[in-house]
Amino acid sequence: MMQPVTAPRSWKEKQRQEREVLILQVAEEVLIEKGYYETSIEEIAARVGIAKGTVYLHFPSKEDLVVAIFERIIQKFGEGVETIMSSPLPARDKLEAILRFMYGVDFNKRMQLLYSLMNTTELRRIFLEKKASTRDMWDQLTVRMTSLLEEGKAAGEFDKTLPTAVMLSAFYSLLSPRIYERLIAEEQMPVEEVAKNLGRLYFKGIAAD
Amino acid sequence: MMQPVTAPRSWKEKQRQEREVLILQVAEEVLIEKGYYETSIEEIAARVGIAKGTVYLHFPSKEDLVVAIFERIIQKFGEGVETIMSSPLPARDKLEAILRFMYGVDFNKRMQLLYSLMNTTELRRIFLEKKASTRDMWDQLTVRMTSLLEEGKAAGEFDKTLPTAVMLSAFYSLLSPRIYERLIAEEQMPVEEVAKNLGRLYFKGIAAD
Amino acid sequence: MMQPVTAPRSWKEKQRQEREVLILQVAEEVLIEKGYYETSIEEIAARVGIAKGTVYLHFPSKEDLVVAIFERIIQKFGEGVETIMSSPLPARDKLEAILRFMYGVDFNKRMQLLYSLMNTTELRRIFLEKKASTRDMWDQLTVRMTSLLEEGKAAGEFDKTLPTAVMLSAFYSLLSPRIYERLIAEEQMPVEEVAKNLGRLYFKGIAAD
Amino acid sequence: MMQPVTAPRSWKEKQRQEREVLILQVAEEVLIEKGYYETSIEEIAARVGIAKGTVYLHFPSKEDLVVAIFERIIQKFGEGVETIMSSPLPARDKLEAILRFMYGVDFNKRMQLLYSLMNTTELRRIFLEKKASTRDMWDQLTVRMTSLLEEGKAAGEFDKTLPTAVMLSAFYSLLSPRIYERLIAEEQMPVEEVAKNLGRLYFKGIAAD
DNA sequence: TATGAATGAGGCTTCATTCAT
DNA sequence: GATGAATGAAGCCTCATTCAT
Repeated sequence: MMQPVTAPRSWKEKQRQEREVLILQVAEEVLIEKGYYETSIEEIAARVGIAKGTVYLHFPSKEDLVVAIFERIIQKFGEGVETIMSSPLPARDKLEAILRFMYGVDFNKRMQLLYSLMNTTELRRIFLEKKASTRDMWDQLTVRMTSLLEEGKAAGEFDKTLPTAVMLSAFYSLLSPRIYERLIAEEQMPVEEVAKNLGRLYFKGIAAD
Repeated sequence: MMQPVTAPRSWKEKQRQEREVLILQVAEEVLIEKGYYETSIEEIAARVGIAKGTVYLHFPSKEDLVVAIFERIIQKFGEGVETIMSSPLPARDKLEAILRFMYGVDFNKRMQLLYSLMNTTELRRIFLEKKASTRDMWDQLTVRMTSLLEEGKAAGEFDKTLPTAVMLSAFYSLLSPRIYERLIAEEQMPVEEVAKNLGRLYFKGIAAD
Repeated sequence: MMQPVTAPRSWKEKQRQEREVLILQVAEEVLIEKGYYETSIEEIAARVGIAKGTVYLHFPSKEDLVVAIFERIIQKFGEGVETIMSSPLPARDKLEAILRFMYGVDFNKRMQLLYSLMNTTELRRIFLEKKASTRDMWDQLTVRMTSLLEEGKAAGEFDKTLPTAVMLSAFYSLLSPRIYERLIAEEQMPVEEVAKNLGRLYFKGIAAD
Repeated sequence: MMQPVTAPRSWKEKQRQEREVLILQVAEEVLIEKGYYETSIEEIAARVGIAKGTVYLHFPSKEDLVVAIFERIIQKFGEGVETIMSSPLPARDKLEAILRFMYGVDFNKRMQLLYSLMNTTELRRIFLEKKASTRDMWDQLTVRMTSLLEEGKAAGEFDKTLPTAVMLSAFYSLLSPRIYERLIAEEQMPVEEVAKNLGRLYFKGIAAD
């Protein structure tokens, strides 16, 4: 008689879930625009069209709201990675697909947000210390990415002498907001162009030979 | 036995300069630890061992203090780059030296700070819009790095088909705090090891062949 | 039995208005007692019995609060003048009524405040430059008073050779806080006595003959 | 062997006196421009060309400095009144001369300052309560002006039914900064014109008939 | 449940005054 | 004396959070 965990029990419950998602979406936008400290609960509520207090019915604090957003992004990222990994492509192609996915429309913005949230001392502490779940999701992702890279090494695609951890960090660093800022916003280079060229550089850099 | 008129004045001036440098150092530390918004002038003053108001004798506002720190870091970075560039090494070796320099002791921390400051919406606006000097220093650095990369391309060292802007961005991204965080802080990998491996990956990635 | 949708809202709104008026009243008192710079938002809040932040729910800044008070006083003054002017009395009687009105209970205090606010460099700038509305209200009042004086001149009541602007300024000057201070506070002269005598002096001074 | 009290004992002392006068003059200017609270000791010192601390060698506090300025203005006013009173003119002519004197060049500014200082709650308290000397000078002036008005009444020049205190207050009020502001600054009316017309109004107002 | 008024801790900044040089 | 660096109290304002309606 188990109900799926996410299934709304009732119309009310459904309403509630929808509103929660709406809050998360709007909050994400505002955070991308303004950053954590410049974002006020007031503004999020106003943009959603609800009262400040209502936000607190869904998230007990600003921190919790941000953690939820963080988890949501990682979740989506994880799902993307999952899908790609279940394909029968060689490791390199998988990684390339992941890179394209991350630079895909409306995801690079999120990656940027994720970055800037992680670079906010206060929040990093929360993500890593207080909220075990966040940490877990992140670790899980790292595990997957790591095994993918090792898979590539085993298959002779990637350079075995390069520590996997370094390869992974370098991969992540390709998503740094600064790249987005410089190449896409300032230099007006098309997103796909950026992804393609960064991919070329990176894969050549980690190639076996 | 008359001393030059500037003698006493320059003693005071020297005191002043030293204190200013001290404030900058301490503020840098605190900013690295806590980030812009979690850092209060009060705390900086307390750590220096002076009163809040004294900080304002040197820097007219919190923003100005941060801008000064920002400029100081870029300045030092610029000087390092300058020294390296004036050597007769091939472009690749110069870049490698720059990478080692940036990962050198007590500089990676600063690069991290620089990154996180630039990722703070409020501050980026200030750096780029209000303070022309900051922007200038930054641009100048970019010009130099760009010409170095082009020099390498011209010498047949680097891949001519890779846009220089992408190569530069990728180079910068190697300094992302996340790399520092993961590899050095978490994985305990020695700094030189990190620099060496990132260098290998990067230079192989941009190599001509 | 349905109440109009606005019913609960207007109850809240009413509460809000009442509180706002209360803040204005208390702030007026404190300003009269202490002047602009010696008055703190903290003290106003404390006297009203609310928290500092609550004041800011009604007025976005100390300046705005004072502007609101200023406008409120001019408004009431304007209304009084309006009422008097719509009567069928000769100009002189109207002016006399206005003088009595201004020296009437709980209005002379306000005139004093108005004066001292206008004599505060910082505030005068705000009233005249920033807040067009304040300026407008003031100008409108001046227009009315001017036309009243000209009416008296035309009717042969007042001295045509005396510039209207001078007559008006002299009239206003009768309200100077110094008069209040000296005659009423120090010499204990009854307010009506003061108003009566100043009126006699003034009207004789501007009389036609 | 008595030295005149004001005679400088030495060159040093003379220097000191001169500097003190300079500070008073500059402070007066700044106060006229900006008002008490917007004027900082720093700015006064800077305009004089000395250090902040030096001001404190002459005046133990900001308040004392302002009191000194206040007294200096009243002193000069008193001297002017004195001179005029010792002439053999009828009371009305003396008063007229006093009015012209007060509206004379570089004195109306001071009268304005005096007014605005007196309208500053904090300062009025100081003038009247703490500094007996200030109060004395003021009272003395009032005594003189009062006796002049009574003299006029006795001579049949002025209206005996008008309380002298009212006449005096009205006279003072003619110097209100607002008049200066409106007629001279805004309406561009020449100072002498203003003085003349106000005088006409006032003297007609208090005339015996 | 939804609201939004109320709270108050906390941070930035100013400036009169002091005091070591 | 003269200086100006240092102090720190005090004030304005913001905003996450609470809670009565």
